[in-house]
Amino acid sequence: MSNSNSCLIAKLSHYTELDDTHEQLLAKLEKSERQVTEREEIYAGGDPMTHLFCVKSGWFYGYTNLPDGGRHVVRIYHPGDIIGFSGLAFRHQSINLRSATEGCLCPFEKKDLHQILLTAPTITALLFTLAAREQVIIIDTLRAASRMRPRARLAFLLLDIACRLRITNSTMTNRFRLPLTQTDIGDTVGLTNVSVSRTLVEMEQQGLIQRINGDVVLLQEDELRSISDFHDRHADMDTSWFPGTSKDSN
Amino acid sequence: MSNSNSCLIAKLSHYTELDDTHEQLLAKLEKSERQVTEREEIYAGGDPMTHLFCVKSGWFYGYTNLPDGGRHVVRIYHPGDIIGFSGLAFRHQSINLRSATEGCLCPFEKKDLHQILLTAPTITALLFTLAAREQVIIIDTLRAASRMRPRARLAFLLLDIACRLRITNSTMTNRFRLPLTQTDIGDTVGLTNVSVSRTLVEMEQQGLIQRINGDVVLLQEDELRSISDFHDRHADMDTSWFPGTSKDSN
DNA sequence: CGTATGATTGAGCCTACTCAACTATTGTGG
DNA sequence: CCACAATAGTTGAGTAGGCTCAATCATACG
Repeated sequence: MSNSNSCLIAKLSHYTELDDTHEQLLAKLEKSERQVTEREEIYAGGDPMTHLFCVKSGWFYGYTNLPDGGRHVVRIYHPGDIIGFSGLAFRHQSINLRSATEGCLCPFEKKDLHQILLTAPTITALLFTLAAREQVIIIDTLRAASRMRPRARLAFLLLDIACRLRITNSTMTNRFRLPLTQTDIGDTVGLTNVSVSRTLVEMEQQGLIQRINGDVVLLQEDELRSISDFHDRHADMDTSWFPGTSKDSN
Repeated sequence: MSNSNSCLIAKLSHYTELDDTHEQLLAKLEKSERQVTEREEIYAGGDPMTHLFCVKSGWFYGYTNLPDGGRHVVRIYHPGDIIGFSGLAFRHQSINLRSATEGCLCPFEKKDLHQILLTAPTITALLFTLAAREQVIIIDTLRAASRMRPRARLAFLLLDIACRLRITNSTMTNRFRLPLTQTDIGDTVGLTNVSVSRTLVEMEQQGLIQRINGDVVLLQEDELRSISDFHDRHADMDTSWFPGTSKDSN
């Protein structure tokens, strides 16, 4: 396997064998790049939905505006993620996309998936699977964000981010940078910035977490999992039904 | 096109041309049937995830139990829906499935998708698209259920159900049967049965809806759309990027 | 040093929840 | 056919948790 610097190939090869043909198909998805600055609006709901994006670097988030003026952050994206699966079905964007930090996106057209669907059923199945997993994670997130206590909501969010970062960075332990404002966090878990602040202070006093500069340290990860009923959806992946050869990996 | 009695074929042919080969592939997914009674538990979270289901008749819903003893209804399923896309990624179920009414399910194995992925890219793209749309609808639902007022939540739910029923029943107007208890409804939109009752009474007094026996009538659909910021995700489907021939239909 | 952004803390309020009683409806067995 | 039980829906009273509004503190940057 050519050890390219592609996040996408790196991420997908976690799950299934990729031969050279596969890698060439995937490399096409990353052929163009777009640099973005901190807090840049990439697209808005209602814009034509022509491209998907592969995240090369930086943090991004998808959000919608609420009728009452509020904001609802649906999903946070990290390097290696594909942005826009959910938009595949429509001609127009259903959410807005914004960068949280500076970073780099690789846009590719919907039609670039043609070739993959036609010639690479294994990758197709894998993309399908990743989309399915994303859906479950979104359900989990919104379950936490809509029906649990503030502490549990924040615990869930922190665990989710930590698990996600660990996929592409296996050296990561329990400390990571969190480049989101408390307002961003609140819009993600359905709280005001005020409640986020109060709750984080409280969690820190209880020794559940620690904050150092912009970093977060998860001190009692088991306890955090317990209070938020967190399931790591990256641990139970099933690739056994794929056509062709496949790894049975996490 | 053979006018079979398959809900699945009926639903999918709304979106793209299906030739005989396609229909045969799809018919395989409905070859076995399982009758279920009212309020029957079909599977539970943690069960092995071996089958998907196609809904032939009846109402079903997917739900999870919350740590505090509550219940969270994630998705309501109607005839023609495929249940379990989100489970494709895992070896075990992540949610529970229960029938709301008596009905009939057609279980098929994950591996039955093999043949489709290998030989029918158009159907693959279509399934992908439907999964993507489901994801957007779930996001919409949970956005409403977590961040809006009770009236807006219920307005959203009623509109969502009405739009969904209209897909397979084009004769339906603004009146439909709602075979869910107020507790079920509350667990779907994040309210207690008490709040559901109060809010429905209020909406009825304001002339927004009417209830006759177990039926609901949407009297001021525009107003309901307005207060819940409802978007009909069935109206903007994009099949233009599919490989092969395709209709550009709703 | 001054400004802007973000985080923290306090006070009061309001909405949806809890608890509880009561009514309506449905189904079942004597 | 009626009486009873079980389930579902309605209504009232009181509570509490997270929101709003507002002031203050912290940090970064020009």
